[in-house]
Amino acid sequence: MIGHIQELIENALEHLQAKGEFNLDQTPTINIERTRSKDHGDYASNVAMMLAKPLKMNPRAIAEKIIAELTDTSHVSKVEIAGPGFINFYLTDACRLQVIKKILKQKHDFGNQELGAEHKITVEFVSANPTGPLHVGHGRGAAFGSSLCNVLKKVGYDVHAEYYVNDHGRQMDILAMSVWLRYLELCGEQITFPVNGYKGEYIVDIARKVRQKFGDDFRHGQVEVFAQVSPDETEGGDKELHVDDLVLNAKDILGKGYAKIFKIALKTILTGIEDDLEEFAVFYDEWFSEKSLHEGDTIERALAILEKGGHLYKKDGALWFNATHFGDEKDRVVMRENGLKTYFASDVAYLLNKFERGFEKSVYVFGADHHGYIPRLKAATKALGFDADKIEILLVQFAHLFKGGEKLKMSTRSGEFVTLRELVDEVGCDAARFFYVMRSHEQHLDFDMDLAKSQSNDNPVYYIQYAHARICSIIRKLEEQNMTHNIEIGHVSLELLVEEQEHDLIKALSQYPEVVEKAAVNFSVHSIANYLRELAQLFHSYYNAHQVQIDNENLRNARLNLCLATRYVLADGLALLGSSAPQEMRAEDKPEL
RNA sequence: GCGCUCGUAGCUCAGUAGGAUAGAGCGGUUGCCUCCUAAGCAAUAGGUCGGGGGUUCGAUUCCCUCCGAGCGCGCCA
Repeated sequence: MIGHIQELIENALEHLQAKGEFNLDQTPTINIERTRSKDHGDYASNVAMMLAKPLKMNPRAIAEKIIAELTDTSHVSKVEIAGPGFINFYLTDACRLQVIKKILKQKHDFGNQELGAEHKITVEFVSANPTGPLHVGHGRGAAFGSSLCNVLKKVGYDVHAEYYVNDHGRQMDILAMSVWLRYLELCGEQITFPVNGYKGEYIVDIARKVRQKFGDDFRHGQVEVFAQVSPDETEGGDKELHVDDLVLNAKDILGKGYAKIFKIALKTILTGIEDDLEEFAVFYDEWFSEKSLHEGDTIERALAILEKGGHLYKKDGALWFNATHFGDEKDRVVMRENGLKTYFASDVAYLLNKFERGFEKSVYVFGADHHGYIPRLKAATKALGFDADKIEILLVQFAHLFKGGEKLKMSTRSGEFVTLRELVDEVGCDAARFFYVMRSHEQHLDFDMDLAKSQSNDNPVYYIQYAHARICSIIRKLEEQNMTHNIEIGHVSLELLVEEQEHDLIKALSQYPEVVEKAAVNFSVHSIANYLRELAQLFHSYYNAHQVQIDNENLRNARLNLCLATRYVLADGLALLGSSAPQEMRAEDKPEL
């Protein structure tokens, strides 16, 4: 529709230009937008104001000339000049009502678009280190990333959701070592647990698993385990050195056994993460192992490309990437003096891998604390010879958790955190998903656990689901009234929908494709949530103002068509956000306050 | 210190590729269940869009500056 009006104005301008009334060097971009207030019609253009300066004419006079030249006005019932020079367009009723037929025909495909043109796009999100269960801090990235994938699919992208598994490196070693120490405690050894070890209860669970499977196979005396280990922080030493020494000892003492413990720890935690995410309606196409980059030749090849481009140099025994050349604030080490590749080297390799797999675009969803990574990843992209626009890095601001009025601190290491699973169990997946994405991802989010748990009916998701359930209920109960729903009768009777609430609802429905497109282009998933709330609000108003189950067959079927169309859009929007659309909501399910 | 992000109603937040009278929820006040689910509806109060300057026909939106908040600045992962 916007395109149609755009065309009308373009033609008018051409005519005026040809007649010599206007003398423009170039045709301006014509801006058509939805009006905010219905007093201003359905669509408006500011083109007259834009032309005021180059034409040196009064905007209202320009608008008059343009309107006089509008030709095909079959879809437009009224055009008027308003305010400083806006041209407002009013659509005909027939045109407006069309959307109901369209939705009932397309159903859940309504709003689908070809914007993405089936381009391959990857979205990487969460990618938390597999050193413990996901906590509520990870929830926002999970909810946002997952919903973003849904939205991008809806507009036609071939979306590939990925979780980058950091199954390589020091943190994983500390994890395996922590499990072993807990295992030794279970065997009856006296162990002083390191300050910097992983302390969560889940570590003991894994240790128990190891013991079940291997019995006392990995049991060694306390003296041997702590031999030659530098003192921990509690004894005036360095906690980092202390754990590193313990890891070295573990590897020495256990030999092949070390890999077995490592494997059980990784697998247990990763499976747990997968289960938690599944419970949260978050699904991945690929769990990408960092270790696979080390085991293959991707890192070497990535570094070779940088080397060939002259972007690597040696300094102080380490190998550096010349990131400042590409706009980063400092150069980055890719290989340390001790010969170990840095985490950043893996990142570059993973980036290369994504390009090699043919992705048109790579989207990264990062926590806000990772914003420092943007320049270096962009730098690496350019140095690898790709366009920096091919990667899109989205920062999700922190969700601050409040419990009992206190701000909670999250620490995986100390084991003090609320897990995502606990949240989902208490609040429910629908509410949790919605709560996380109802605010812009760029905005800090205050997540009040008490509110979410104890008064979850305040959550707008219930409001939207209720609108959906009400529609289902209307349709379900038709039979009790000896009534039927005939879509064809409804279609030919649509012009009977003359109530203000019906107009408003129809208008909102017609906006859905635009809302989806905007959400995809701007990565603003939350605008879907806002839209759904507005749509639900319009429906609830309508529901209270007018009866659907009425004797007048034509009007009844027209209204049922409108209700059904609303139902499809509500259900589809909720699905994009990862929430369900229940057929009914019972009062007795309402949480006690 | 340098850098990134943010500042809109009592609270939590929408809105801004510059547009017409800045919106919603919660909280406050007042009404509505012999009628398709009251997890609902209707009405009402509440604002110097952090302060100041600039660009423009027009700025909450863009630029500068100041104030305030969060985060980041390792041969860690």
